[in-house]
Formats: sequence, structure tokens, C-alpha cells
Amino acid sequence: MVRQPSINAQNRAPLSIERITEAALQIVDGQGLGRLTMRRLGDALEVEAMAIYHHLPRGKEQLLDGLVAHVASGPADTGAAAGSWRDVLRSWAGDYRARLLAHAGVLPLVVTRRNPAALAATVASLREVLRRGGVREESAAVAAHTLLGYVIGHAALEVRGTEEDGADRAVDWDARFTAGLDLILSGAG
Amino acid sequence: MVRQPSINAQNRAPLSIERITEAALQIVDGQGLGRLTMRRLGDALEVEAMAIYHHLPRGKEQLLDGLVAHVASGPADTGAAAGSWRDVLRSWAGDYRARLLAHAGVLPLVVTRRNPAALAATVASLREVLRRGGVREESAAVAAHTLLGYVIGHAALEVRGTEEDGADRAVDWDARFTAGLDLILSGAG
DNA sequence: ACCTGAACACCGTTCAAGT
DNA sequence: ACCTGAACACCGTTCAAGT
Repeated sequence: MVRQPSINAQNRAPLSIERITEAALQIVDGQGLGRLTMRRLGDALEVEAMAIYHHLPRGKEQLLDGLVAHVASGPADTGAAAGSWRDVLRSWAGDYRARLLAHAGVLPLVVTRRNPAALAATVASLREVLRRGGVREESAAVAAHTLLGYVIGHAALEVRGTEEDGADRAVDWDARFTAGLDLILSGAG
Repeated sequence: MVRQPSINAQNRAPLSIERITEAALQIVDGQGLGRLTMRRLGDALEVEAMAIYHHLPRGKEQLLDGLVAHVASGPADTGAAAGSWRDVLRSWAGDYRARLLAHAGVLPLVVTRRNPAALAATVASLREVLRRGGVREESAAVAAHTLLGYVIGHAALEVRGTEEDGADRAVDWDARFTAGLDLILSGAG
């Protein structure tokens, strides 16, 4: 009788921080942050929950930090993008918003004190775009924070689905976001 | 021997939703959201944790909803305030920001799907101020969402204390907030 | 009506042990 | 080096029982 070539620990892909983070993100996106537990994460990875601690010694805290880093660090290559700096920021903001909404479950974590480094890098890259666009240093600092604050706050409002002043008339969030963005960009610089 | 007039359940102030919410807010502000547990809340109220369920049948979910309602519903009497509508909004935004920062521990809850009614009311009152100020309906809707999104998002950035592009040069958050606010208000209307 | 006590199913995490 | 199993202290919540 032919036996399968060892259905044991050996021929599973080994655990790694990347695989763990990816699986965690999938649970959060699919079932919500509240259902992300070490035991369930272990199940998803076909491993006992305790195995995870070997790769993330700081445990769940470290896991959540990783999730924030994954979604809160800004979209890359803002530098290479074409067009005026306003166009660059417009497309950056669109990308960032899309990412926040795609992983809405981690928004509460982004808002918590976790992992300031990720957001600091994002702010820095925004300021760089503004500075290169010829905006004065002080104005660039203000505009960067204003823009990032707006994108995060607006994403939060969207996720919660605020209705138009009590009536349940649907809001066109895409149009709303773009209009607010233009309002900010027109005042910047 | 004179006995104290019955140190038992009878002469404690009876539990109420207000007292429960107040105690919960105190725990969150003082120790963080993570340390708000039904058992600890019971201790603070000098009662068994299970007694809380008699007043909040939906349990912890309802408790958290109450916290959000308490901090996310906008400051009152925006209507009676004096000055131009820009001044009214400026002072409203300052008050709202102060409240969010005073209860930073609940910010993650505000960002979660809980209790959309509180935020909807806030948006509605903002639009009313703008409408009365003579701003067109469509612009008022945009400005209201932009402003609220900015205030919430900026509060989140502040709480996390993003450093100035990696260097730990301190940020003057008050000035930063006001400048961003002016940027938005100058474009509105 | 209001609160308690015991119990249940579930957490995150530790630690010694296996391979 | 990498994973498991059992255990610990702690959750939220239910339910029957007390007053």
C-alpha cells in the first residue's frame, strides 16, 4: 500500500512573520478585529497557537504592530509620480484612502498609540512632495498633517457610514472625498 | 455600643446607566481601554460585575456605545454662538478636538462602527451652521464632512504623537491644528 | 426590582517537553 | 530551531438563586 509522502510537520511551509501577518490580515478583513485571536490564527496557519510566539516573541502586541505597519505606511514611489504636486498628492490620497478602506478592521489600531514610526514615515514623504513642489517649509508641514489627518478621519467616517443628517439618503463617498480633498489642496501652498 | 446605620446595600447610591458610564470613562481615561473589564468596572462601583447587566442588558457592547455617545456627540449650542460662521466653526472644532483628546482612550471606538447616530447628529449640526452662514447646500455637505474628518483624524495623529519626519523635534500641535483648520475654512464656502 | 455566586466557554501567555 | 500540551490567570456572559 502506497503511503502519502509523510503528512507531517516536515512538508508544511514553515511559519514566518510574513505568513503570520498575512493570515492575521485575512482574518481581520474577513471577520473583524474582534475575532482575531491567537488560537484562531494558529488554526488558520494549521499550527498550535503557541508556535506563533516563537516568531513573535512580543506576542499579540507585536502582531498588531505588524498589521498597522502594513496598512499605515504610505503607498510607495510618491517621488516618481508625474504631474504637478497637487496631482501627486491627489493620487497619493486616493491610494491611501483605498488601502485604509480595504483594511477597515485595522483602522482602530492605526488610531491607537501603536507603531508611530509607520505614520511618521508617511508624513515625512508627504512633506517631501510639498517641499519639492516649492511650498515653504512651514506650510508644507501644516499641509502634510492636514492632508493625512483628513484622509484618516474621512476614512473613519466612511466606514461608520454616517447618514446624511438623519435621513438615510445615500452619500456618494467617492465624490465627497474628492471634493474635500480639493478644498484642502486649493488652500495649501 | 453604637452601630453604624447599616453598612449594607441599602445605603449605597443605587446603580444607574449614568454612574456606570461615568465610572467606565474614568477607567478608560486613567488606565486605557484595554483595562476596562466588566469585573474591574464592578469593583469601581462596589458591586459584583454581574449587577451591571441588569442596567445594560446588551452588556459590554452597550457600555462601549454609551462611551462613544458621550464623547462623539458634538459640543452643544453651536446655534447660539456669536460671530461669523467661520468663527463659530473654529470654536466648535476647538471644543470638539479638546473633548476627543481628553478621552483619547475612546478614539478607537469612535472609529469603529459603533453608534453612527452620535456622529450623524454632529454632521447635521455642522451643516446647519454652514447653511445658515449662506453656504450652498452641496458645499455645506462637503465642508461638514471635511471638517469633522479633519478634526477626528488630526486628533488621532496627535494622540499617537507623530514626530517631525524622524527627528524628535517637538511639534506644536495646537498651532498645527489651528493652521490646518484655517486652511480648510478658507477654502469652504 | 436589584444584586449575588457559581459556572461555562473562551482568552493571552508561560513553561517544560518533544523532535 | 521549531513546534506541542498542559496549565494559569483572566475574560464576557448565562442562569438560578437570594433579598
